[in-house]
Amino acid sequence: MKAPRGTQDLLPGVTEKWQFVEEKLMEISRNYNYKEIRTPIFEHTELFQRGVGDTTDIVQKEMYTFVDKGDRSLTLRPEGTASVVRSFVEHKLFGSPTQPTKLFYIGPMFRYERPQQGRMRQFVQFGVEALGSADPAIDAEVIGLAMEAYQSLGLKSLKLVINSLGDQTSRESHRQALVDHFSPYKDELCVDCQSRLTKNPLRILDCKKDRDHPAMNTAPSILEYLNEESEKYFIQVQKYLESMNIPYTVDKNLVRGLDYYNHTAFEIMSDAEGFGAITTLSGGGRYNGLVQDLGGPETPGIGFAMSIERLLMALEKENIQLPIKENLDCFVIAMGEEENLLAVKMIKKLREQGIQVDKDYQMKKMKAQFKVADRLNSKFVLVIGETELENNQITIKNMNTGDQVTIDTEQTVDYIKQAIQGE
RNA sequence: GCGAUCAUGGCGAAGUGGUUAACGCACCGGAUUGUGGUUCCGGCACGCGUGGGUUCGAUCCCCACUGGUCGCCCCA
Repeated sequence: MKAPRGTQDLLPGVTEKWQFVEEKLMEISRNYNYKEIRTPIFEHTELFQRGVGDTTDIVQKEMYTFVDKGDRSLTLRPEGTASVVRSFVEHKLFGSPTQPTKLFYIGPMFRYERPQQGRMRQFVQFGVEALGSADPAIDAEVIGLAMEAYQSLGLKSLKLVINSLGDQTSRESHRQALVDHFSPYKDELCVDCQSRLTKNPLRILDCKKDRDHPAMNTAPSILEYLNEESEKYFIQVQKYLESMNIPYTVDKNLVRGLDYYNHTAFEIMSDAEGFGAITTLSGGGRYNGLVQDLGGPETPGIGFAMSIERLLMALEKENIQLPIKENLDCFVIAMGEEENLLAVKMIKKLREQGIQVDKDYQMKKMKAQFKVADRLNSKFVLVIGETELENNQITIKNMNTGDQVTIDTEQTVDYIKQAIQGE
């Protein structure tokens, strides 16, 4: 048996990295005053159809959808925002006296795709949503949080790209302009773009196939169609970013794949060597109509999501070592039955003091047990043999220096405690 | 969904249509009695992704399936 395609087991040796990264992300979230929310891993299919959008690739071809025994159509969540907003509406979090509602989540997402490096069918996203504020400063806060998350782990090769998709009015006039612009060339565009022309002309700008088509360069930019309010908003966001000293570039062709975005859209990419085709580390944006679409009151919102897999990939590409403790405080070696009884008692006492202790359970000989202690990178080895038992003593060997002392059993815990603290 | 490529022990990796499937790492045991990281000696795949087929005979040939990797699409 193998794990299903596009899924992976995280084994000891890498789970430590995940724990470290996840703890870091939670710590940063706390500093920014975002609270954790945990929503179900599956939702009614309709939530994503309405929330993410029927025309998106995610809904059209990437959802893990199934019918349960009660004939309900359910879907393994392909992203986090729709669920968070659903929960926000369902529990009327908009009624809370403290607004905006600042939430973060971390958990598995599912998309049916061809797997490759940095793209799994089950993957983990950390994301943040700020609901209830239309202040451009919060756009900058959310972007800043994402950037800080990467930087705090030591990443350097980062590229922040932002754009504005404008508000509803701006988008509509731009949409019309795009249709007018591309229609004469319809037959020259790829099949996908031909259908995008009617469904979602904005996405044509994103097309890799038609990238070199002459009409591409002259296509109307959304930035030219931003109404006064949208443009002002976008400029404000940039001012805040500059004030926070966060470098960015504006890419007028940045179009996000989900329907709910408007105004601010952004992506963070990695410049690191050898990253392959997939370089987007995280993406997000503003979604002012979404809460209402999902049955809530008119509420602005902004958020982003990042893939932990890709974050870890980026760390590897930049050769960043996470400070993970890879040793054991103490390994206890006991020789006979009586000795083992004493060993077990000592181990319990040591562990109660928060000391990390292990012993052999394979009936190995002393020599082999020392090898194990060495492999576990144990700082100390306690030897309880015949002689020690007789004298009510324990031999303690410092594995780094090779020094060895024999002391009374009663003093052992204190001795180890001090030795470890004194490091 | 499309294209390319690959699939040998815990890991890395050679190899051939036919008696014992290299090698390296790891692991296990030993080099005199209770002490590690070095060295030396020895051990370690009735098995070559799964299922069919061709053949006197296949790990090496053919087909299907499954999975990995890379690219396209798209994204996180």
